[in-house]
Amino acid sequence: MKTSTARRPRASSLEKRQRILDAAARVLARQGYAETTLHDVAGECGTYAASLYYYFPSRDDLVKEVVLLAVGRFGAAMAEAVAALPAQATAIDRLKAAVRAMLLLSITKDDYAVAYNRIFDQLPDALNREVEQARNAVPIGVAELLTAAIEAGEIGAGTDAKLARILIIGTTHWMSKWSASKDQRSPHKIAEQMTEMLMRAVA
Amino acid sequence: MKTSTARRPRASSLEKRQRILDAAARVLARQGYAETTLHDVAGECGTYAASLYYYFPSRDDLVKEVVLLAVGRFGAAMAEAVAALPAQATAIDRLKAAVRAMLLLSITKDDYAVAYNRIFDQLPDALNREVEQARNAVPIGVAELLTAAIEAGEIGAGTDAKLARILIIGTTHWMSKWSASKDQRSPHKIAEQMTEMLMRAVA
DNA sequence: GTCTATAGTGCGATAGAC
DNA sequence: GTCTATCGCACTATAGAC
Repeated sequence: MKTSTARRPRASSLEKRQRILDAAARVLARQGYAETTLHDVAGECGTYAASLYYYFPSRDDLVKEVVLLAVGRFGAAMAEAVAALPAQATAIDRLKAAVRAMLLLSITKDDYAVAYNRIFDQLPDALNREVEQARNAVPIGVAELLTAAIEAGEIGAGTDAKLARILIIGTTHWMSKWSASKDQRSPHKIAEQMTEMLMRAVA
Repeated sequence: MKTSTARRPRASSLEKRQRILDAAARVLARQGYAETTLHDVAGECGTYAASLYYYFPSRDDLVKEVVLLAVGRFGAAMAEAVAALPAQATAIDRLKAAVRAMLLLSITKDDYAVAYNRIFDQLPDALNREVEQARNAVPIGVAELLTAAIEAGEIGAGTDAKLARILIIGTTHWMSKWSASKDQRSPHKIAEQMTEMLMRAVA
């Protein structure tokens, strides 16, 4: 097998595939799952609905990939934020960093994050099960960080981990529905302030 | 005009209309907006899709009424909770009572509340605008209670009303996605605990 | 790889008998 | 008021020319 054809492994094809995914994330974030047609997505990236089938076997496969990428982004953002902490960081420091990172994704209105927050509970069951798996595979999650902080005694045992998680995740999801563009504060400042409130709630 | 025909003003017809609404709320809560067909709703209350058109002019009119009823329930629950307070209640007491009432609706998995929380951001624009109006017409809202508490100096001026509202509403919405049935605590106990956390966050 | 045409399908909505 | 039959439409998906 000659390598010359593989030297630049269909780079433009992969690029176009990525452009389709980006367009889909944008349209899904804007219109939701039900109201998003392949025609809309195609229009968003200057091609035709039928052409999408060259890159994705079905509409739901395209949607699935957008959602999985979103889960990956959330996971990566949290993992990076936690990894960037000094070694002596406390369990609460770690939780806080992860929460701030999650919030920031939603506040900056990352298309994948907003799309995920909007459509994740509208997906057909089959698709949802796959997403669930991906979410469980995330390297580090709010649930673990919370229980770690509780076990370390840094959070009062009176705080219920399940409820605290609902508080944090619910706020993150809701955040992406709110238009931060009307606010004069920077996304970082908003994320910081909200993180402070959340930590006060669970402390 | 004779009153005999109006004595019992098509009671059974109104009852059936209500049964349809209840069925729609149940199916919408379970399946979301996109996945809910008139066939499903009809099946849920033992009739036929076409028969629904005798009671509602269109699918979206049926959905709209479910959503408006949900908004009304949230509003009424909050208003009642606040009205039940003694006259000397503080602004924070009032906020707390309203929040607890909202949470309780979501935790008990009231079909209308769950349906609303699940579908409100999937609705066609036209429908959403009507819902927005209804939400603004609610007698008492979290936003007002929050600003009242801040103006009364009962909540530190450092707390941002907008962010606090996102925290509270987001948590309420998310709560209804969580299955409280797996929890041994009573809904009241859960609502109380979550309210405490929320108040700690904004305090 | 792209684009046109069209097959296939599911659902909202209506007609009309009863 | 109910139920059957069906229309019309929008959208997913495929066929096939280029």
